[in-house]
Amino acid sequence: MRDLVKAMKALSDETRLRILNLLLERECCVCEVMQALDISQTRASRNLSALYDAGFLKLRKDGLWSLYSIDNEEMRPHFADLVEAVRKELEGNEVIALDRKRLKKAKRVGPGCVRKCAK
Amino acid sequence: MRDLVKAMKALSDETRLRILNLLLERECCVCEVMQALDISQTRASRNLSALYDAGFLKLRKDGLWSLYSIDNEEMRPHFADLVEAVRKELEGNEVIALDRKRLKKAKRVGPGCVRKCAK
DNA sequence: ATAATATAAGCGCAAATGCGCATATAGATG
DNA sequence: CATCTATATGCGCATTTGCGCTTATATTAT
Repeated sequence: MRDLVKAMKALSDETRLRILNLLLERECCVCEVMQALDISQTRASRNLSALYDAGFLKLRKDGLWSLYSIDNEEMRPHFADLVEAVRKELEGNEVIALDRKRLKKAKRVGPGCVRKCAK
Repeated sequence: MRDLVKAMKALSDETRLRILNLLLERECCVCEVMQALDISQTRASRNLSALYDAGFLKLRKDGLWSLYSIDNEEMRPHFADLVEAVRKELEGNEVIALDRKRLKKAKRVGPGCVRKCAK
């Protein structure tokens, strides 16, 4: 029960639903999530961690990069059902579509670059 | 999106998941929920309202009683998928089983009786 | 080793949430 | 009408949540 509540909490936030949407498209590193959603590094990292802790994601390290993706292999079956319901419900949403669009242009360069460009 | 977040929030609380479980069994009034979960009137009423506002429940009035039940007819299809996933995930849980057991003994008498009995 | 870089984590604060207490409301009953 | 009775709601408070700012950690490059 505790796990289910945690899972539902993880899914009850717009930022995290948008992140989940990106990961339904493909594996992403933190900086790609930042770029696609146009949010801060802290925010991207924290919310990815929340989804990870809840059991929806798996993590793979590649050098400096943390690559998150949906953990289809290890995820509890009913959690996968939740993800699927969310995916269907978000279909056609304009914010979600824009996020995916920006993900296509996102590059695996970290927040450092973003910081510099802003200056 | 806003509606989905609201729905997920409604499902991300133990009390509300327990209430949902009762309603999967049958229609209940507020006082039956109080008895089955052994919680206060305020808590039962508030959490039922939250599930109602999120679009999971329907409300029928019968005299003094507010009878809540799962709104299978009007509920958005993907919300029903969420409910189904929750139901499956809670299967076999001991708290949930106990709640159902106590629901069987619950009677449609209001909080007034409970208050008196406690004295 | 030093520097650069991607990510995680501590701290603090503003906002949201959960709920008890008291009270309001609305329907039932005498 | 007055009075119960079941439920809803305003208020206040303790707890939780989200996130920005800063700093720590870990890996790579020079």
